[in-house]
Parts: sequence; structure tokens; C-alpha cells
Amino acid sequence: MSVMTGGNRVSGGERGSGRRAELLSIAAEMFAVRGVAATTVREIADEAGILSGSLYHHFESKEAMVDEILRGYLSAQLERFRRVVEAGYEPYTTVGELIHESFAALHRHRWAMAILHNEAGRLAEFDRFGYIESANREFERIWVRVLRQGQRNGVFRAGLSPRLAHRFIRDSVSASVRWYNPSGRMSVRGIAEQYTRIFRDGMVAPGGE
Amino acid sequence: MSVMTGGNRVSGGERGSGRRAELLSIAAEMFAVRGVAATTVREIADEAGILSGSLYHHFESKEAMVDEILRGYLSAQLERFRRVVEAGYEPYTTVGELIHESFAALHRHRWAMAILHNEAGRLAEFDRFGYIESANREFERIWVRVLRQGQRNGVFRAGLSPRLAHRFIRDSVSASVRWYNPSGRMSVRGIAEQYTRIFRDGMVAPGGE
Amino acid sequence: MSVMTGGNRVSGGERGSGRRAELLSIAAEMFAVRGVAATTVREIADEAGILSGSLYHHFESKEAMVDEILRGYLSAQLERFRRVVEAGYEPYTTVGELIHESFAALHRHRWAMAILHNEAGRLAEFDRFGYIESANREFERIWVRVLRQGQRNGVFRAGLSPRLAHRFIRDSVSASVRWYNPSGRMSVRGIAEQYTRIFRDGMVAPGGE
Amino acid sequence: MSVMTGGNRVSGGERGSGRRAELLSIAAEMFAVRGVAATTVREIADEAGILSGSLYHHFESKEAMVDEILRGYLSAQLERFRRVVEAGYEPYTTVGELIHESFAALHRHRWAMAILHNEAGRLAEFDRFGYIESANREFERIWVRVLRQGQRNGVFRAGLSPRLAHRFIRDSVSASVRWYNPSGRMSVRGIAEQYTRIFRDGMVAPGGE
DNA sequence: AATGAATGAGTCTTCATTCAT
DNA sequence: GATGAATGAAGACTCATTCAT
Repeated sequence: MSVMTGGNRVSGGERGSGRRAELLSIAAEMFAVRGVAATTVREIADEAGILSGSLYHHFESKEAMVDEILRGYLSAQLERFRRVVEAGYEPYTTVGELIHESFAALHRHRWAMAILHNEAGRLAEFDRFGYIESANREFERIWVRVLRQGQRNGVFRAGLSPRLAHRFIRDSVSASVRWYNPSGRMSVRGIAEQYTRIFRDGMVAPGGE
Repeated sequence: MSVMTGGNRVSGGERGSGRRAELLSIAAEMFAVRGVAATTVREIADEAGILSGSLYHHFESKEAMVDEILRGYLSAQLERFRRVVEAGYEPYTTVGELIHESFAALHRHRWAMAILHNEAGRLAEFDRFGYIESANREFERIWVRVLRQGQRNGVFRAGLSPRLAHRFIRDSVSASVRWYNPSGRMSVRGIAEQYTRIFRDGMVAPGGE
Repeated sequence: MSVMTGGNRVSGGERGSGRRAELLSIAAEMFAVRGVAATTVREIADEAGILSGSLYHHFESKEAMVDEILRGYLSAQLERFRRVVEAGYEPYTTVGELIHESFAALHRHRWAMAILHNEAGRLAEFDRFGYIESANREFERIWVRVLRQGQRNGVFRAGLSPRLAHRFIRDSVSASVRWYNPSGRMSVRGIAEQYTRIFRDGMVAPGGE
Repeated sequence: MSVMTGGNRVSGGERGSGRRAELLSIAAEMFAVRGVAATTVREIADEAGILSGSLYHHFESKEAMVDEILRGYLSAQLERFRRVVEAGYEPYTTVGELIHESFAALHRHRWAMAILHNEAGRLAEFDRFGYIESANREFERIWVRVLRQGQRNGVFRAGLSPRLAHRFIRDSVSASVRWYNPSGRMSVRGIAEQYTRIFRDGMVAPGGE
């Protein structure tokens, strides 16, 4: 068990608040597209059709909005990763599943992923966002365990650093949020498959080199 | 010929004034570490031991500083990529060389790389920074050409999208600027080798699966 | 007769609604402790367990709450002062009684006294609170009359300005609201006695100087 | 020795800055007259003939302005109190001198005194203003020592609490800042003398009661 | 080359108050 | 009597930039 288990509780407890979720969704997209700092509270409010001060009826601060957005994504995604691991597949399969789950988030939590990818470094310095680092460590633990197990089994090439390999795939996947176009011709599933093949099997054709 | 041929005042750095280069180097690190928007002109000046107003004797604007930093990196790096291609190696070798060149920039242009990785999206919207997109397209052209050639030769696995593969490796490499620690135990060369093996040969051991 | 005869909704507190008095009491303490301006309507409401908007079912405005609190204290206290005077004691005794009455208010109207001491200057500028000045003038009239009478009788030292003496004691007493601690070991009665002795008889011991 | 000894160093070290002092003086009067919270940064700037943002070229924050104003007064006044004590007069005389020094500050530090009298309670809660409490404790120590010594000598009446007596005179003096009018007919010296007589000798005429 | 003072537009945030439900 | 959403005006503070000296 670890940090992000409670997950996504909305201050004041989840109460009704279609409005709250609506505002959050507007904000998430803007934060992702323009950047958190570059998105003004007024712009969010404008987009929502209210005055900027009114946002503070729903959220304590701009920071609190970011917080809520990120917590939601991280806790849900950790949950999914854990479930994959608990399913007990072979490492070879697990790696594929993890990559698929990562890309699946591109649908469900697109903006949160983008925000995280773009601003994690800056945010992580604030105590408030300490959970980001914790979550990242947990993700790493999961990946490294699987890769290492695969190496022990002889399925994965020895001599490669599992931590480095994890970073390799993690960075690729998370950066994809910048260019992925949901209405483009490449489906998330398609991208995930290609990435899995490259990562797991390499560019080189069997007997190719 | 292409975009980034002119400029390059930084690394080339004629234009008298070691002072200028010094200021630019201070700014580059700060832009990279804190973000361009989050770095104030005053902070740069403080770090340089002058008053913020005095910076305007050297540069037209904050934007101009960013511009100068990025141009320097992009033109130099494009130059290196072109040289690799012109050397006329086999695609298998060329891929390794490109990855090595990419990581080598981690030494020479660390801050510029970081700035570009972090803010390219935002900056590219301004006309002034149109050359960023141009340079990126040129990088892509080079990569895609090599990968496609390798596929035709049968060295690289068919059925993989070269553009996607390019993004895969590009994003991984460029994100590494965020965690790479020049004084850590992993050398740039070591990382480049591991990344090359994963990308080219995959995680799976020969006969592994 | 003078100013503060009407009003007094608070202590008298007909007007149905224990709720009203309860809210007023909550507000009074907060106004006294944090300052009127620094106490937000929302904080009062929070403390009362309702939403800020709901306060407006009971009071017209925040100002109206302050008004009601102060009127209650001033009219009651003026009444008591008048009664002391009407009792027709010697000036020497009357002074003691007035000081005692002043300190007695520390029990009954602690928060109102504090508010008045802290904010009278600011409030008095508003027409609405004109009665504060009127009440203060009435208090002064009473004090000055007694002191002057004592000087004529030869009981009180000549050559002292009654108005100045009044300010002296008034300011001391009213400032005591800031440090008086109802659960401390010094009783209100004890403080009043000491103050009376200092004011009436001075620090110097008989034959001391 | 105690807290407020360094005294009044202007951030950046006292450098020139007639402007700084000028702005501070404008602010001090406004803070005193309208209250710190009720005085807006813009009003101060307007009065100074600059834009509100420009104030931040000179001071870090509104709070910093208050801080500088109060430190200046407290350190100077403590110094004067210490000098009175070190002069080694009889307690009877010392009391008179302390009262005179207190009123003398009404000329030199009128606004600081007013701010302190009005807002000390609120300010003291902030760490930044911890020195206010320290200074107040030091003032009290000085007063209590003198009064107690006088009681031991038999000059001052026994049975009176020195701490209470200190509060009595302190509160009177400091509240006088609210009604003292420099252009009125009562001189500071005159008020000080009357207060000294009341406090030391009492209202009652010798053989009066 | 640099200082020091100032600008002006903009940022997040606060808060008394209103009002339909 | 109360809720919950919103208003609108204002407040402290930031910052790239300008410019006379």
C-alpha cells in the first residue's frame, strides 16, 4: 500500500457538485494546453461563464484546482497498475499490459497526464504536491520489479538497467501526450502496440542485425 | 539547407563581450531549471550581480535571450546530425550514432535542451520561434529517412511506423534532460549505449520470448 | 435625557429569537478579538454553523451587527453612570463608584467594550455611529462634573484639569479590556480598587515624598 | 541588553534614500490615522505621487513598511528609557522622567506610537513582529523595577501592584495619542506634568479626604 | 555599462452582499 | 430560516520594460 490510496476526495466530500467537476474539467484542459502558470484564473472563469472571484466559491485556490486534478489521475492510475501486477501474468505479458494501461490513460486522463508531464518538476517542489513524487516512486517500483523478474527468468536481456529501461518507456509514453491527437488516424491502441513492440522486441528484425 | 543556419551567436559567440555570453549562460540555466516564465528578469540580473534594468543594455528583451539560447543549440545540433548522415554508415550504425549525438548534447547544450523540451510547445506559437518547428521537422526527416532505409534493407522490423519510432526515441532522449545528473554515476555514454540497445534490439533476449 | 435611550435590542433582547442574540454574541467576540474589519461575515457564519448568506436573514449588514452590539453596551452603561450620580454621594465616593461601574462592565459587556476601545475612532466617522461620540460626551460630562465639584469642595487637588483627569482614568480603564483575563487571578473588583487608589490617592505614600 | 538594540536598519543599509524615508513618513501617518488594514497601498502611492507598484521598488511589502516604522520607534524609545534609568535618580524623580519621555515621543514618533497603540494586539501574533512583545516586556521591566524600588524606600504606597500601576500609566499615556492635538493649547509638557501629578500624587488634596 | 526610480498592465485572491430555490 | 451559486469591486503584489542620470 502507499500514498495515493484514498484518492480524489473533493474537499467537502464529493458532494453533488456537477458544477465543481465541470469547472475542474475546464481548468484541466486549459492548464494542459497553456500551462498552469500561463492560465489565469480569469480565463478559466471566462470559459465557465462566471466571474473570476466566483471560482473561489468552489475552490480554495488555483493551486487547489491543480491538486485535485492530479490526485484524481494519479490515484486511479496507480490502482490500475496494481491490478495489472496482481493479475500475475508473465513479465513479458505484464510489460505489454502496463504500456497499454499507460496509453489508455491518454483517453481518461489526458489533461492530467499533460499537466503532470509538463509541470511535475516545478510542482514537486511544493510540499502540497509531495504525493507526485511518491506516486512516481511507486510506478517505478512496479516497473522495475517486473523488468527484473523478466531478466531473472531469462526473458529479458541481461545487462540492461531496469531503472533506465523504466525511464525510457515512461518518458516516451508520457511525452506522447504532447503530440497525441484523439481525432487523428492513429488509435491509442495502435500506438500502444507499436511502442510495446519497439520496447520489448526492438527495432531490429529477428536475425536482422 | 534549412532553417537554422544563421544565428548561433551563443556557442559561436563572436559579438565581443564575454559578458554577453556570461549573462546568457546564467539565464539559460535559470530558464531550464525554473522555467522561462517563472524566471524573472530581476532574478537573472541578481545572479549576474547587476540591476535588472541593466540587462537591457545587452539584450532587447527576455524573449531575445531565450531566442539566442535556442538558436545556438538547434543550429549546432542540426549540423551534427547532418554530418552523421553524410558519413553514409549503415542504418543500424547510423541509429546508434544519432542516439549518441543526441546524448552528447546533454553535455554541450544541457540548458538549451531542457528549455526546448519544457517549453517548445508554448514557444512555437510565436512567430519569432517558428524556427523551432522547422528544426524539429528537419530532425524528423533525418530520423525517418534512416529508419525507413533500414526497413527496406530488412535490418529493421517491418510494420513499425518510422515516424512513431522516431517520436519514441526522440521523446525518451529529450526527456532524459530532466533526470540526467552530470555528476551521477551513469555517464552520458553509458546511458546512450543502453538506450541504443533497448531501442534497436529491444528488451527481449535473443530467443527469449 | 440623551442619546442612547432607545435601542438596546441586545441585552434587552426582546425581538424573539434567541438565535439573534446568539449570533450577535458570536459576532461580538470575534469583532473584539480579531477586529471588525478583519472578521469576515463568513467566519461569523462558520462559527454559527450556517452559511454566510444566511446571516442576512437576521441582520441587514455587518455594520448593523456592530451597531446593535455597541448600542446595547452604551445605553446600559450610561444608565448605570446616571444612577451613580443620582445617588448623590460625595465626589470622593462617586469617583470610586464610577471606576467600579466601569470595571463591572468588563464582565457584562466585555466584547462591546473591546470593540469600542479598538474601533471607536474609525467608526465614529460614519453617521450611523454618531451616537458613539454623543455617549462619550455624556460620559465626560458626568466625570468632569464630579471632579470639578470635588475640587470646589477642596477634596481634590486644585490645578488639575478635570478633563485631562477624566481622560487619564477613562483611557486606563478602557484599555484594560485588552489585557484583562477573566480567569486570571486578579479579580475585576481587585483591579478596580487598585486603580481607584492610584487615581484618587496617588502612588506616593502619605508623607512619602 | 535586549532585542531592539540594532535598531532601524533599512534593508539595503540606510543608503541615501531620502525617498525611502519620505515614503515611510507618508505611510506612517496614513497607517496611524486610518489604520494599517484600512490604508491601501494605492492610497500611499497616490499620496506620494507614484503608482502603487512603484512602492515595491522601495519596500518588500506593506508589512515591511509597518515593520520599519515600528522598529525605529521602539528601539529609539527603549534607548531613552534605558538612559533615564542609568542616570540613577530617585524613584520619585525617575517616574516623572519616564512619563516625560513617554510624552516626548508624542512629538518624535507620533505615528508610530499611534500604530502601535492601535494595532499591537493584531500585529504581535505574527512572528515578524515578535519584537513588539519583547520591547513591551522590557518597558515593563523598567517600570516595575522603579516602582518596586520606590515601594521599598517607602516613597511609594505599599499594597499597590507595580505591574498594575505600570499598566495604568502605560495605557493612559499611549491612549493619549488618540486625542492629543499638537496644535491644541495643551502642550505635551503640560500634559506630562498633569499626568505625573495625578499618577504620583493622586487626585486627592493633601489632607483632603 | 550601469543605476535607481518609475510605469502600467496584469495576477491571484478576498469579501460583503444578493437572490433563486 | 437556510442553501449554494454568483457578483463586483477592491486589494496586495509582480514583473518586463523604460529612461534620465
